[in-house]
Amino acid sequence: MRPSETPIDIFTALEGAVAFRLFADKTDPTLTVPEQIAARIGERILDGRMASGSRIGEQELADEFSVSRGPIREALRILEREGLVTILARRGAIVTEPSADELRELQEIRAGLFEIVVRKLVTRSHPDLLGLLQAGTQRLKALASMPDGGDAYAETTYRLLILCAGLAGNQRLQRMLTALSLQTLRYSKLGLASTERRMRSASLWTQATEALEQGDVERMVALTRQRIEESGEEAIRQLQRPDTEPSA
Amino acid sequence: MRPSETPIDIFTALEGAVAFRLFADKTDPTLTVPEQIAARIGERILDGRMASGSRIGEQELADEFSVSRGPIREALRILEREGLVTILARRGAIVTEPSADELRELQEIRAGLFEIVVRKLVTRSHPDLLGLLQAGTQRLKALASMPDGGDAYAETTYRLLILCAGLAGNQRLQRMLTALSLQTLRYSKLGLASTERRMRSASLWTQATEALEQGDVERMVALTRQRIEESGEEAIRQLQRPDTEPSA
DNA sequence: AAACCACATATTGTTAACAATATCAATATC
DNA sequence: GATATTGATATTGTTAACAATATGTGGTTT
Repeated sequence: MRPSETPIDIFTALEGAVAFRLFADKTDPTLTVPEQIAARIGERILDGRMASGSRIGEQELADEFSVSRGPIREALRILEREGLVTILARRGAIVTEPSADELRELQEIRAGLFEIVVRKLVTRSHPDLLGLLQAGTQRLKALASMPDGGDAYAETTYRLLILCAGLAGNQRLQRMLTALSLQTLRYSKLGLASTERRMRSASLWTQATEALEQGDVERMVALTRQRIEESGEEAIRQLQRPDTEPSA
Repeated sequence: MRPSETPIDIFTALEGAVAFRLFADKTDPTLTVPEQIAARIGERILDGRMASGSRIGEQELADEFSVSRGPIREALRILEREGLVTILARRGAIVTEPSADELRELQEIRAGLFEIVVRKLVTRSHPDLLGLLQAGTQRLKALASMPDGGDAYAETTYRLLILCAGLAGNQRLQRMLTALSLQTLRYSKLGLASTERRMRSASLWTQATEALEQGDVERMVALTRQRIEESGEEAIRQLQRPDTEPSA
């Protein structure tokens, strides 16, 4: 949540469960009560315990977390800002369930924002960048061939993306990409469910890393864009198959 | 606020005072009470009645709007999401006052997002687009030469930008650009305070429109990016002159 | 004089009751 | 049989009091 305040090892940050916010400690005492509650609800949404489109009652959550409805409302507002929850006036909150069109919109923006990141990365050439990308792609390659590695693979690409965004040195850009990627994460897991798609994705990551080593900005931009577009379209295809539900 | 629900004439939308949200009706009964209050507070921030960095007391606003602190807190959360207000945990809300670095971050993102818009506009070629740009640039040219036309000019570029974003057909992108541009509006007024800068800006708008007519995407992208960068840097220069304050 | 501490004050955070609104089932109407 | 209407129920929206926290002032110590 406060990436600049708590220095972390970006390489070890590639591992572990995906939190509501990357690097966020749910029990961090500096977090307010609504923030902690939002983090815990957010993780249920991300790991599928709360299904897309399901209704969220304020009283129910208030009882569970042993607080009154006030802090729950604030937590829901936080989650709304992150895009994980949709609040309808006087009709309560539901777990956000973007349509295929909305997912396309999200991917379009994500691709555009990450292009800014890539161009900045090449210009700034942070000393950790190449090492991070090499460690990341290596890990991705390992996860690509594992059966049922879809979730872990998608989460690693998410982390890798955010960590790269951090090295680009625009905090607001990183926050925006984090929020947008969090919204697409549940769906990109679908798009990366097959070994073939993961191999393809890992190949594009590897090629992009090579392009960076060669200082070929345009190639890296193009490869990155293609990767995001391909996985997005595949996720949407999977989503539109009526028997498949984004459960995890 | 809900651009798709209320069809409006995009050409007449170029005029009028800048609202907290473009096209938002403060008295719209479908808006919740906190939304209406947020709109009214937001306009005070935009027109300078509430100065950057000034503290916002909950009780004071509650008394003024004749509601309790609950709805005020919700309104402040809405404004925080829009970026006009910064909420510090247990320390209240202040009118956001981005640093020069943060303004640069904002401009960088705005330029990147508007590049997506421009590329989509060229691909989609909406029938109203050219007319809108021609009407807009004509109006900008008129405002450029007027003395003290800085505020009106900046507001018109803001409107023109948002209207273009609307024609690009990505609602989320339009919302994001609206929020980001709202945050930079107070400062871009500074950067467009001189007739020279306005003439330069209007010239770049005109050239970009011509590039569109000729179907020269890359040229339009480059001109747009340059315009945003130039006015952003000028705003930051003005901001850093210690005697100047962003009051309007 | 500068730094520190205690205390009074003001402000934000939380709670529980109340009000307004939406939801849903049963009934009536076309 | 499909659509409207009514009323009971559940849920969200709002309020005012209370609790916890921050802020500022005066005095004390070094």
